[in-house]
Amino acid sequence: MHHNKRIILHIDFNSFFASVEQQANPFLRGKPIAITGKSKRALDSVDLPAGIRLEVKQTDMTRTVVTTASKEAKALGVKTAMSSHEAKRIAPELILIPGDPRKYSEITRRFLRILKRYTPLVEQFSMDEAFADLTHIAEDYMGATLIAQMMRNDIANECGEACTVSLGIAPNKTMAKLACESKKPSGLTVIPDWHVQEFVLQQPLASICGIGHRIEARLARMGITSMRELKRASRHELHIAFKQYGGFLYDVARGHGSDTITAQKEDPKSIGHSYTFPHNLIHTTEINRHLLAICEKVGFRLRKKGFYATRLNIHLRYGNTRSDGMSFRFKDPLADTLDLYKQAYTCMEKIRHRHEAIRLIGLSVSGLVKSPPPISLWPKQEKHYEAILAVDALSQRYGFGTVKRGSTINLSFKERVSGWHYDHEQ
DNA sequence: TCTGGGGTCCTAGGACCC
DNA sequence: TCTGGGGTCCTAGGACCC
Repeated sequence: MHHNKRIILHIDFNSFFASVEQQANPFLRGKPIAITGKSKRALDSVDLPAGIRLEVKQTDMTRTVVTTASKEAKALGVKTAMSSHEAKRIAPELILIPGDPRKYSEITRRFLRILKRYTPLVEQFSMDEAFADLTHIAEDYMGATLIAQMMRNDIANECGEACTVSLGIAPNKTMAKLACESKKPSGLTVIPDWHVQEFVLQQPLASICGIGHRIEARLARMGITSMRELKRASRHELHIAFKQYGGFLYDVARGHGSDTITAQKEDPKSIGHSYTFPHNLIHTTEINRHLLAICEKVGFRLRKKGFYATRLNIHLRYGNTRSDGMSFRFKDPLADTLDLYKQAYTCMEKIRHRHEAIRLIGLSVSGLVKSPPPISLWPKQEKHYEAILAVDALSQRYGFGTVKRGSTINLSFKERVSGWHYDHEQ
């Protein structure tokens, strides 16, 4: 521990996606709305170009869940992760809206830009959460409070009145987040260093970011159900039970935690996409088409970020919720959709239980490297890469899914995997 | 009709090398 | 013939977060 206690701010939007939608569409303000995953029509509805609003039909909501509920929806009992059907059942007047990631990214961009006007020491924690180190720009906790309030005003001005935030100020990240969570929505909670040890003892274990259901249950089996009880456990005891994580738990009970702000955005470690089918799939042809569409998505995002993958992970979930996965590493870095597909297909064939209906396919790539594009030996391959880049450019401009492969529209995958098809549905 | 989708980090065991 | 120990890479799987 160092002598100079830091002053860390945590800032978090209230009902982020829902607030952004309410800001964008005045009709939705003051109404119970819930943002869901994308609507599930068929393969060809994946990621509509930005600006196209899908009409929401009940049948579109199969197997989607609520990702964010507006405060009006929360008041009716709608919660995050609830299935859309369940949400609609308990709150019939609920308005369901498919998420629009582009809209949210834009607000995230503005949000971070605002914070960085005050200090470069800003760490993005998720789309709608960030930490900032105010030690050097605030004299003390009073000064930090004023800065936090100024940030809140800026956010309302530049992101929209509907975009309200909660704030927490404490000596480290874990405690700042705890402070922020302790009063929502729109709170501003300060836990100065001289109060943090006392404060944390009054909080439930599960309120700590890092203590989930499993850890809570394991602690309970050890007879630890409160922060006071956790504080009585020795470092050694916790290390035996939780390995590395034991140290974190020991520190938390004393109000300690990391106060290091990682301002530079790190390269992603993995890129993935998974899709739950509206109805379980049993036919190989259909499964393969979807696998290709997923590879297309992952490949596009991989190329957009300028990476090549050296590891692939595939995950299947069956109708009975059993699941199966495998991952493996390959020597030559890949970014091409069809290369990914070849690997993923081989992999899937190895693990797939034929004659068992599939509920979800997930694919992720990791071992990301920034190697240069492979040098093609054949003019045909060069043409192929040109085609990929051209299609990526269209996807970038008009939205993913603007151009699709013939096989991912309605043709059987055989023989047609490399054909491009221009889709005029929009 | 019944729990999505995007990530990160850690651990454990086996293979393999020195 | 018998039996260490350390290190690293690989894969599987589990925990957490939003």
